[in-house]
Amino acid sequence: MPTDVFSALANPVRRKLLDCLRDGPRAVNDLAGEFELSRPAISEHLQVLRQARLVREEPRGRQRYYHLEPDPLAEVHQWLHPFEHYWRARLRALRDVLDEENP
Amino acid sequence: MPTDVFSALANPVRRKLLDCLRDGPRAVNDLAGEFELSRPAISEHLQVLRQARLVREEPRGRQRYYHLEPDPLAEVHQWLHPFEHYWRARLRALRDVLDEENP
DNA sequence: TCGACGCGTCGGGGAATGTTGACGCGTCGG
DNA sequence: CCGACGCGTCAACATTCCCCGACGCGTCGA
Repeated sequence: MPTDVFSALANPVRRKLLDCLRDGPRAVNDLAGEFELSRPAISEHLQVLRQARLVREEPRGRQRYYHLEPDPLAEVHQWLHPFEHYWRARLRALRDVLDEENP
Repeated sequence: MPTDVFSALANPVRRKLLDCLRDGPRAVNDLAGEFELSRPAISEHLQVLRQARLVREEPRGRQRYYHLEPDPLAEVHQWLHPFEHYWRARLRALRDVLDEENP
């Protein structure tokens, strides 16, 4: 039942939802206002994020505030780490070439 | 036509393919041996990775060697960065609690 | 030259995903 | 107490994804 983090991040709407939640918890209708999508669509995207434990819900009266819960992102970072050295070397090489052409 | 990096990473087979290519280029049949999947399936996963510019192909006789091309992973790292500080703070807090209980 | 090999791609079937309108439930304000 | 509001969930449909067997093309070895 718990969705894996990588699949949760595969959708641009869900990534933007996480971005929106970085500045603090927000309610569903509020979040839906940021997209050209129906509220049910947003609600179901939030459910996917909840299954991936990337957000937590806090009922507040008749609205439901969603909080960012970024811990599972560490798994992505961990998977990414062995590759990091590799692409950094390539970017450094590119920078060196640019430096050489524009001293 | 170019697939975005996040979607390419959403599939565990494709992530494992990238892991396999970390130690150097490999041919398709060789890679397929690591999975319980038909060769066409692997071939199509490699096509997705190619569209995301995460691998490059080098024909060598009748085989085709695939090379890791990790640059686009920087985009993932970049997206992840604003969240990093957040989850690090939480992990630090967890460590502090553990330190306190086991001095 | 000819069969075997390595590979990409196509067609098809089954599963999963994305989106919406409709409905129902709990909550707030009057 | 009752209508309006915020929300989750369901049925339904379209789209996309995942996988395989089959086919075709280029390449190598005999």
